[in-house]
Amino acid sequence: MKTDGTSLYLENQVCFPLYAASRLTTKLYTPILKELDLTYPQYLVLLVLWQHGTQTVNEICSRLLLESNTVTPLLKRLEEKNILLRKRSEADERVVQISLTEKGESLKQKASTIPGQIINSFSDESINEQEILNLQKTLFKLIDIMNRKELLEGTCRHD
Amino acid sequence: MKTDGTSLYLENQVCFPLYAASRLTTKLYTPILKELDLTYPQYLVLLVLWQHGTQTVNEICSRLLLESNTVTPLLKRLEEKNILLRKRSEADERVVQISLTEKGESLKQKASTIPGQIINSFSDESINEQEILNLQKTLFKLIDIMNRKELLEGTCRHD
DNA sequence: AGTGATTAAGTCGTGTGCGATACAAATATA
DNA sequence: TATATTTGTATCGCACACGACTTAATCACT
Repeated sequence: MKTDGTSLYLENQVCFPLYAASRLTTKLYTPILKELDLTYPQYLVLLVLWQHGTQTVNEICSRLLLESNTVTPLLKRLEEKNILLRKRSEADERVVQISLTEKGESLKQKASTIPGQIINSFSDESINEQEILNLQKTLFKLIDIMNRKELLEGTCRHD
Repeated sequence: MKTDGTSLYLENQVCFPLYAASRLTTKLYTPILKELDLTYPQYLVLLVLWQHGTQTVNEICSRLLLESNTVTPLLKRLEEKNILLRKRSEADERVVQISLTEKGESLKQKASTIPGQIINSFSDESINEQEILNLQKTLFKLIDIMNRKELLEGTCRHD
């Protein structure tokens, strides 16, 4: 650990490049998603619905690591666009099942070119595929650690 | 590039782990920063002010890769907390110089333990320092690419 | 059956982020 | 020197994120 005065320098943080890279990446998606009339978080919701089919609000929250108070309004906006349906479960009235409409399903076709478009926008650049795969691997590792840490904090009482 | 149906799977995206890791990291800082009555973006503004001293709104924007419409209200909130001063330059009336108050300077002492606290919260975990350094390096590379791309887009006309 | 704890989803308030745009000051150009 | 363009900051509107809290439904346990 650094003991000089540089530990507070922006270049020495990990948090900052994560934060900046995330924002810039979202920005990269924005014009592409605009053609589908979607925001980036809305696109993520669709990814999990395309991949795993009808599921509860809670399952969507867990998969995206978002809180219900973020996801609920997001789902309402997608419902207004006729992309998905929200239906209370009969077995358990607390649960709301989210399912895709015809329109929501059909968007998958249009979205299928998006990963390619994103990759292509990097193809000329000085970053190779292995580097991206390593990045992805480390990020998932970090996410796993922080996510477990958060769950632990939540269950331990401090009074 | 994948031609099967898995290219839209959440696990195969790079954007998602970036987005999730960024949010979880911010969450990690939140309780620590709460003791200084700061939000995470406010902390970032202070980092660049501690590091580079008095500077313009524009310089802060460039360093954090944020737009002025994000930074302006952020600075106003910090001004209300008596952490910094906003003063129009006399040489160029468009420019606003941001300088730290006594209180803003003194916060640096209290903040000096933060990087250590964050690192310690990972110390038990299965992620080594080299991996973090590689992550940081790749992220800065990505940021550089996306940042340059954005600047280019901005200057080329498409009519 | 009754009751306290837990759970799923949602409401509310605050603080970002950013696209689109406004406005004034400075600069470039005719 | 008048006018067009650029630049620095800010305003506005919308969509997240999340902490703190609420509500209703279910569960656990007596």
